[in-house]
Amino acid sequence: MNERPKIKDIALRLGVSPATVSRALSGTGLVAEPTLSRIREAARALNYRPNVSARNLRTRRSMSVLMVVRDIGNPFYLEVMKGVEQAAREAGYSVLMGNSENDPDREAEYFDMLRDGHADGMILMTGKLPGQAEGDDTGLAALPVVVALETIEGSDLPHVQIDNFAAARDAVRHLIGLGHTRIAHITGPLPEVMSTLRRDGWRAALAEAGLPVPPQYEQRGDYLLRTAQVLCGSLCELPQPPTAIFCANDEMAYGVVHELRRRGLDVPGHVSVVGFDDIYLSEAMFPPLTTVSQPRAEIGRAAMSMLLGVMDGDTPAAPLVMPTELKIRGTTGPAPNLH
Amino acid sequence: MNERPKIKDIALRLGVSPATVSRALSGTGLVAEPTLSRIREAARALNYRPNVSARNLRTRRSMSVLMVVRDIGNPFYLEVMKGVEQAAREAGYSVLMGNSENDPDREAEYFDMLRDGHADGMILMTGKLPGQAEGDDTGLAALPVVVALETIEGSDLPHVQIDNFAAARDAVRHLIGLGHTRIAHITGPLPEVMSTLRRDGWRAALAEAGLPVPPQYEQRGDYLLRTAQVLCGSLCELPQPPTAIFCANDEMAYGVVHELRRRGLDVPGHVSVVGFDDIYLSEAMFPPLTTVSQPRAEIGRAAMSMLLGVMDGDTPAAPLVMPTELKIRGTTGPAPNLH
DNA sequence: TTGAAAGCGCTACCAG
DNA sequence: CTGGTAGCGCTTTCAA
Repeated sequence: MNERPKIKDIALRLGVSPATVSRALSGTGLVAEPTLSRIREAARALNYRPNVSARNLRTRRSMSVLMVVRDIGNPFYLEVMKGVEQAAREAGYSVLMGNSENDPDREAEYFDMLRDGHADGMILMTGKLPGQAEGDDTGLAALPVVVALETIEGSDLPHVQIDNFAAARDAVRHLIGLGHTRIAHITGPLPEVMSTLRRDGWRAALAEAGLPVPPQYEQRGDYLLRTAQVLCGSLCELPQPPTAIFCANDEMAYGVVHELRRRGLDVPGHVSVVGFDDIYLSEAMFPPLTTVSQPRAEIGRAAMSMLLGVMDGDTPAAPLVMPTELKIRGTTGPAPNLH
Repeated sequence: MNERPKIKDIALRLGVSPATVSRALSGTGLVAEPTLSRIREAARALNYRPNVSARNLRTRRSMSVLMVVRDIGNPFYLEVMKGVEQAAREAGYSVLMGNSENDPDREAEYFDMLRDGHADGMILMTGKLPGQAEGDDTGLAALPVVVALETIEGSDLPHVQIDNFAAARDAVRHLIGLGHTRIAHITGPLPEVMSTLRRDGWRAALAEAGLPVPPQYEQRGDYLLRTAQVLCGSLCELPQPPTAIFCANDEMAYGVVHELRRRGLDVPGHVSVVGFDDIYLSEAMFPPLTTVSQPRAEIGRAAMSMLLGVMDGDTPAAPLVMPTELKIRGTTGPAPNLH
């Protein structure tokens, strides 16, 4: 009575076999009605809970998935994690948290966890693959892994993401539409794919509008606020400072706005600023940040759905591209008169 | 060669017993040196990885812990999660993510996961306990659970947190020190313990300074930005509007600053604002937010350490109170001359 | 529709 | 120090 009941206990108590109890409780397998209810009732009465380890060992599945991000301290992932967690729960999966910290060894460890049976599948939000240099992709592609948000070069793992190029291009088009002709860009950490795509989108928009792309207008950032502040400073001290700055993420946009203010420049009066990601409270900034919004929760959910498919051995999932939206808020305005 | 090797395979290959292999690989148990290296080498050669489910079943531990938060979308938890994850990793544990969404049923589910052997212990960051009304605490206290950040009334579960009362009081003292005499407070969702403590800290500071505590100066919030904006509006329209507003969290402080600005009031020229939590990018606000900073990552690490102790059956851990720090930044300044 | 029995892969006990 | 061996608790054939 005090010990944890096992399936055998309830079988004994009811005079049926463990097999029947198992079938009744797991819902699978036909069990006659009278027996079924009796078993269910007894299980409830004894407060029976199946032992997951035993079940996992037998079924060779853990019913959990691994979600690996580059930096768990980055609020950017919050909504995505929320989406993943939600979809996982609905499908009966638990979510294991992985934090790669951009460390290849750590990433390799997480792959090992997959092989160990720690998790049945993995959602990767890091830009790299361990041992990728060895062209080991075929081996990896066989694992139930879905890539979200990031792009992994030279890999054809199923993935769900946004069109970073188009989103960046559209953001810059918005600035051009406001009459800006001097539009600078603070990139993410090049040569990462995501940063490159956003940068190329900026370039493309300028090019199609016949605007020059002076090299000094492309400042190489790293997604961090402080760096962006410094780079913004350099931009301001150019002989022809930009009237608009497009940042590869919101955090850098915050830094830029801060720095501009510090220099007594008005946003958007003197300089317009556009971010990317629409992180938590971006709209609560003052002025609210104009930025590219990604459907993060949906991306998380979609990634999890895709992973469920992959784990079911479905045919290789087609890459999914989710729509983005340019949120035009308070940090962008008409280009100032330059003379 | 293509199949996943098991312990038996490597035992056969080397002509030793599975038991020896197990001992050699798990580090425990003495194994003679020549054998040891041979086994290790063979394991590496075969790319052997132990099956976690089997191990878990046998050892009756899952080597993972469950971390349950109220709302995984809230950036407030980020650093704490990071701390937990770090400490867990170092101790060889994985972290399972739980999101209670303030739903008692969900919370109960997570407790069940503990009993199921899904996890060996749990770090709870929700303010409630399932079935607590039934006075079931003795049963729960027996489970390896550590409460972090939150306080659970009528429970003596081990916990690590901050002194919300003192931190709030000190924040308000800071405002009083700046000459403010009309200091309002926007509370969290009362009657939750944390909100109450912060509110009481505010009251205590006013009382000890001999300042009045007009009931209209206590506005009941819910930690949300929008609500705080509205409440700030009410405050502004009082016949005697406050010259300082202490908010129970940063998000509400953002809302307040926003609303004040919208009304053409200067922060901190006309009104000073203090937040609580020091969330991500609070210092990047303009002006940077004066707020109470909690050592969130340390809290996470401490909670995990404490949990490790509890899981080891250590004597009930003493509650741990971590220090807070009032970060005096740009949203607080001398009280304006009221006449 | 139910029961018997064979493991899943590992660890830990008990002998030697 | 090493080997034999008995399970951990569950699911799932295979027969009845």
